[in-house]
Amino acid sequence: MEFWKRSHLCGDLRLPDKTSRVTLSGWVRRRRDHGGVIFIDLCDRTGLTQVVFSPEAGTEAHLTAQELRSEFVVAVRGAVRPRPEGTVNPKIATGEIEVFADGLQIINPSLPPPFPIEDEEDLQEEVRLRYRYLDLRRPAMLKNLHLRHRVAGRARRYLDEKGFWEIETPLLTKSTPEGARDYLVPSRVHPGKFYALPQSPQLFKQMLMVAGVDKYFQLARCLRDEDLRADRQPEHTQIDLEMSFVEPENIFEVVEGLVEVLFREFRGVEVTRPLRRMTYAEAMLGYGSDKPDLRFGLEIREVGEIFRESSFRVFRETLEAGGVIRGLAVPGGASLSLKQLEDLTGFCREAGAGGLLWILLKEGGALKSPIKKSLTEGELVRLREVFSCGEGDCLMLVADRPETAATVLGRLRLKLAADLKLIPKDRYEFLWVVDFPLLAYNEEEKRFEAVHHPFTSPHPEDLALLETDPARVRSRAYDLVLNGTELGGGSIRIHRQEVQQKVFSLLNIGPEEAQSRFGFLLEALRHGAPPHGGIALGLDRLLMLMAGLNSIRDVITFPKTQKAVCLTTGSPSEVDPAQLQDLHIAFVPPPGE
RNA sequence: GGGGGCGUAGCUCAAUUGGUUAGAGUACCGGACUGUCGAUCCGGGUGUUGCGGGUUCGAGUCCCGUCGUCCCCGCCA
Repeated sequence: MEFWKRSHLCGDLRLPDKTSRVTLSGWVRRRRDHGGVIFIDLCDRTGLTQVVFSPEAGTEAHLTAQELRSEFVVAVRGAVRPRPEGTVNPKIATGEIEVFADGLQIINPSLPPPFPIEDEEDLQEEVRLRYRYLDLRRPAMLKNLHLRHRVAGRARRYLDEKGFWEIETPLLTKSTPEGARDYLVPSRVHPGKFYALPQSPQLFKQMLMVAGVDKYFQLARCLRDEDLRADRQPEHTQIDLEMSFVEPENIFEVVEGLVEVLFREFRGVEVTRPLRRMTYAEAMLGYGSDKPDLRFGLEIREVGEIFRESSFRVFRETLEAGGVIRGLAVPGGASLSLKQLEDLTGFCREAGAGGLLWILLKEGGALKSPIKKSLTEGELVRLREVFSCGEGDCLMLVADRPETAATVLGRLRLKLAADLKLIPKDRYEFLWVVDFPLLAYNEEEKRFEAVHHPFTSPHPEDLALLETDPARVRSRAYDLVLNGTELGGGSIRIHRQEVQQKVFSLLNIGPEEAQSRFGFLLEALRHGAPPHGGIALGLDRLLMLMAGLNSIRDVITFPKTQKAVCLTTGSPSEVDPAQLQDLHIAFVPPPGE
């Protein structure tokens, strides 16, 4: 069927257009049938226009309009005219006009939608994902897609202007276990061999630096076969970049400029530069996290020194065993109930601590605390000093191993902020976390693991420690954090083959293994690799935060569920046995089936 | 792998201590209506209470198992 070509979009028309004739097409969002006169709201991605069908304008169109239902696709012809006195709708952009229709074409009818196509609907995500094309048709979702388009485009333009080349790297690549689980693709031509889908373009972009590309970027799809979260999908998109002959400062400069432009142009927010810097050690001590949320206080303090002489056995024994006493002050927390404090204590136990010690500083100087008897006046004075707190506040202390105290208080801090509603809206607190340790010891496997990845350069000042005390070696890795979310991470890479070998050996990757897995990289490093480094920013997380959302699924067109299923298409699914045969694959059911 | 929440009409939800024929709003269907914009008015319930088993005179409700979905821990170089 020949359909009428539209002359305008549904959100376009304004009062000055009143004399013109137009053709609009779109979806019938709502029909208001008054018998003699019928109104419809006609929608497309630009907005909504009211169309009026009256026998006076076109009897046939009016007759056909009676058949219209929600989400029919139609074309409408008519005159744009100002709305009659008193019927202007100030709630919509086109509210001063309407289209007085003399022609109507039903291009495609629609089944009744399973849910109304509007933003206010509070729907189960399962339903949204099953009919994702309808969910995406909602204005708020189309807005998210539009933001994504504009941010991606602006990032491209920004990086282009900074001299970066956009370069693609393979999707079918080599499996490099260590790190996340790979998605594997069997090779038909090479029985028993597999490609891996990339977890990141890491090694390719490093080789591009060896090639002399100098400045590379890519909006790279990255795949990891790990469990999902609200901010983690099996596939996500990174703004991935790499530069040659650079120090961390050069990377910071580029990235800060990028977020500055994006937040200014799309959020109207001025980012204060340079962004705050914090070492990993400071972050863990003060916030109990390597991605501190700086939108609120509740900073963690070390108070072991105050209790050096404490009569409280738990404090004394913890300190003697090399543990720490840390805590935070909750402003106004003295009004917390015993029940709330018990719940918080339970929360800390589940997080791994022995317990939570609280001290309520009541009005009039009174104390309430399970350790009231052990507390001296001198200790209290110093606690008030350290936490700058006083009457009406509550102190919460944890005595434990340093790592445990950090993570428990870090989680407690986030919980308190959420429970007590201490997190301000529309605040964007960026920071760089720097000086990550290079290695972390894995107790279960009795070996070191790379904290960032195995290609991260050790801190130049700590090179000697590689031999003597690997655990204390800092790396030249950095994370960009926004509001407690890791937006991205990167590092200066190792560009010397012998340093790379050394790090491999610390990671328990022997020469043969290094050769078989990363031989191509080692070889590249020996062919004139320049000093280089880069970063990858999670585009989905960035958009989620820019749009004020709680899940990256809302900025991804067809996301997977927590079990990594696509409810729209039903993937993953079984395949034809012939396909498996082609790939030399046999299915072995898991035990018990 | 573990902990927690949810699962009743197309959608969002209700249903007393385990009690009779599982309701409401909305959507949908039929009718009326010439200025609505969440149109209104009249009429209509369209259901495998996720699935399987158990307890009971009787199960949406209790128990066991299972499936799905969401949040978190582990995991995510």
